[in-house]
Amino acid sequence: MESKDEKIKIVRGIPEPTLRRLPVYHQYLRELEQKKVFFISCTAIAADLKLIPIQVRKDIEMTGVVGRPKIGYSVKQIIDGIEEFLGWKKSSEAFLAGAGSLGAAILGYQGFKEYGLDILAAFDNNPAKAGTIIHGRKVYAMEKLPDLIRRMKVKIGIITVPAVSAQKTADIMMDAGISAIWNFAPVKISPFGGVIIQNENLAASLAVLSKKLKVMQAAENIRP
Amino acid sequence: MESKDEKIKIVRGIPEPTLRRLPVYHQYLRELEQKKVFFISCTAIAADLKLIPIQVRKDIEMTGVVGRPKIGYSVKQIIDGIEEFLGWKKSSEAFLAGAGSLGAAILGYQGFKEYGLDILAAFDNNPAKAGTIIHGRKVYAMEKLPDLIRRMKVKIGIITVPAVSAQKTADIMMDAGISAIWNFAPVKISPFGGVIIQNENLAASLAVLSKKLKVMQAAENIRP
DNA sequence: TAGATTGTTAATCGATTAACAATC
DNA sequence: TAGATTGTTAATCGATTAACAATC
Repeated sequence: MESKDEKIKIVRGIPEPTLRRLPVYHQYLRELEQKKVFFISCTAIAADLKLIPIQVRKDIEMTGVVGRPKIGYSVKQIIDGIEEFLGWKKSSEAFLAGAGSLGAAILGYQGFKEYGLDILAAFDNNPAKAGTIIHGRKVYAMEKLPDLIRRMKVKIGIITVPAVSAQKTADIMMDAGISAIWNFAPVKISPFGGVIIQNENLAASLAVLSKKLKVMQAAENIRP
Repeated sequence: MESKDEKIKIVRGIPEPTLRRLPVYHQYLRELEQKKVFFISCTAIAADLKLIPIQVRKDIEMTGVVGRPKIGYSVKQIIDGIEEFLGWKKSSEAFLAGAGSLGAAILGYQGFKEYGLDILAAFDNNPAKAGTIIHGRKVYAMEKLPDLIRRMKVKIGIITVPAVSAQKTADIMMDAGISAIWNFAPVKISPFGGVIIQNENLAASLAVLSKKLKVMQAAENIRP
């Protein structure tokens, strides 16, 4: 009973903004480690990353890592703590659907593997692409996707197909037993059966950027 | 004085989550328009997009579009309102630095143009790439970047270079007068002179996805 | 010891959600 | 008219920030 309650607390208790900052700390601390810095205070981290100390302290607290007053935190302990907390230590296998330019870019993105994502292979509707190799991963015909998901018990699907076929591809993945989908197609995907969907909406990011730019330019015109 | 206060209100007043949802409404309403649906209630929008009515109403309110009780909102008015509000009507010109696979993917991403982003050309450090054409855009040597930013008064820079050269590239852009940078390199960029930086952190998104997956799997083990 | 830094409890702030009057 | 739907004001909720005691 204890552990169940604890799990529920964990599910509800992690603010998504914290989750998004953890990889930033991780990357920064890895650099620090290479420079032979072994202890650091949240004040120093905050200064370097343009955050505030208390936020850094709260974020580190979420991972369960504790520091020592006056001394600070062990750099290695935070790095390990983040990796453990985010589940990077045991990597998850993934299939990628859609070997177009975006798919190729993701296959070529160095570092996903150390973040616990292991993209095994790619799938494409274009028969001409089947059998080719992109960034070291084999490309299969899309028809083989459901069978391979079942046989290899792959849990993560990455969607980089065009918008029109995104939902259909997701349906195939979910039918075959995928647990989580990382969707780069510019349409929202409807999940079923408790599948986790992470929509990577570039249009949304662009909207934020261009609105900020417009507001800034408008402000400059008022007070030049 | 009135207008200045208004601007300040606008700057502070737009929740970023709202900004990110607007393109989702836009895309959905465009589809609706093609199906000859001309009026819609926030309840119907919410049902289709798996949101709640009041949130949709609040978001639409931000754009300044008003509806009519019992009738709902004019689909065309919301579409136009969002485009106007986000500044998509007058597009901004951009340069892209780093013509690798991610850069090529972004150059090939259809639809940025209708979101008000017009990528004019790409730049790359690799001399072999200079002079080539990717998705209809010419690739120039990186040395030409600052001069062309100045001459063409380009305001947006897109960074898809490797992590190690990201800050250097950003510095060149900012020196030359860029106002906003959309950064896809997996390192945070330090801005200066009020330049707007939008970091597109794929590792952060992956962290959210994989943590949710891990928590879900843990929960399944507890209550199978 | 003195002072810096953590851990923890409380206050603030902003986004989300609820409630309800206005209105077509 | 009656009822659905908007617009607006108030309540809630969660993340951020502040305050301060504990401690190395």
